[in-house]
Amino acid sequence: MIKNDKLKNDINLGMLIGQVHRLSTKRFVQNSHNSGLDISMDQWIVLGPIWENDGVSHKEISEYCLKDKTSVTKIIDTLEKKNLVVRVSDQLDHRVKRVVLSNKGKELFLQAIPIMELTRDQLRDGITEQDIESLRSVLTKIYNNLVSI
Amino acid sequence: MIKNDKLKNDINLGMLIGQVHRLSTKRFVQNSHNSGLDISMDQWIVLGPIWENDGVSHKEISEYCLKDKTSVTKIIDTLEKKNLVVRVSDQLDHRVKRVVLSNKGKELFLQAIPIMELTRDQLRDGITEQDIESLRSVLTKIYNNLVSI
DNA sequence: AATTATTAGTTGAACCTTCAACTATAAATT
DNA sequence: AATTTATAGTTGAAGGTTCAACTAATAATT
Repeated sequence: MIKNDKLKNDINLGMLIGQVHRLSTKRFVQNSHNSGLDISMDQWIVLGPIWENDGVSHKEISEYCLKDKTSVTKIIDTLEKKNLVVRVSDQLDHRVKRVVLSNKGKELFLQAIPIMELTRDQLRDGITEQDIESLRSVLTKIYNNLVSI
Repeated sequence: MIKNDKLKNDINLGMLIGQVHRLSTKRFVQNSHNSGLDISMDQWIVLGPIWENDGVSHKEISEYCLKDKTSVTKIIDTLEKKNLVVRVSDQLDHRVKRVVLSNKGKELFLQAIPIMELTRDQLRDGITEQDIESLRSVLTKIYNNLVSI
């Protein structure tokens, strides 16, 4: 009944993006689990900027990870519950919370790096670097269309 | 501290896919809301195959939408709660639930089509058809890498 | 025919996302 | 200095996702 084939293609493209997103995170979690690690994709993503810049604020994490502040709050809640990070109030600006890695957090991050690399290789199997760059380029264009307004 | 630039790029690519996915669904919901419609991206996606093939089963919806059966169950729960669809047990195979659109559901779907088209145009602004086809092609390759196993 | 295995769908728990409303603090205005 | 405005982060509710465990019904084996 959908006469508009373009519309159908759009639906499919949207579903494809969603499915690739879901399957990638699922694969990462499965690979982690197979190596005895307990970490989700989003926890890994949020740990990244903390690893690179210990004491980074929620706002900075939010900008770096392209995640909503509420999501960041809740992911850090879980990370803190798992004793991987600690929140510390900024001395000068008491609104700001700085997030610091625990030793357990550092250890987990190091162990997760090869899992990430494995997952990347599985995703990219048989796909050229040009394809990846093209993917990044088009996604960036769409991203820019979406963030401006 | 991440010496491996490739790793960092992968993280960013993953975050980009996630963010494009989140922003697209968000934009669709905003556009719907601005037109007085109450429908989420996932509800729209699930309504699609029901619209095209009234009485489609959960399993078929699941395959078409590339969604987990649990997700389908819960999205149809909400659709049913909103009186947009009705579940009917299959006469021959009593395990199968067939999903049928209500008049309200048909009406909503028709009203949502232009919203989808608007959202598509916003996403694709300034992006060539070649770019979109290239995006679809690379995503399909990644998808195939992820489903096989 | 009786047992076993498979399939379709559901449930509950844990996590992530968005929204709207909220607290607390800092910055800007008057 | 006092009021207003803006910023950083939190909370609660509703929806979506995954997993594992479950029910109910069909299909396959013995």
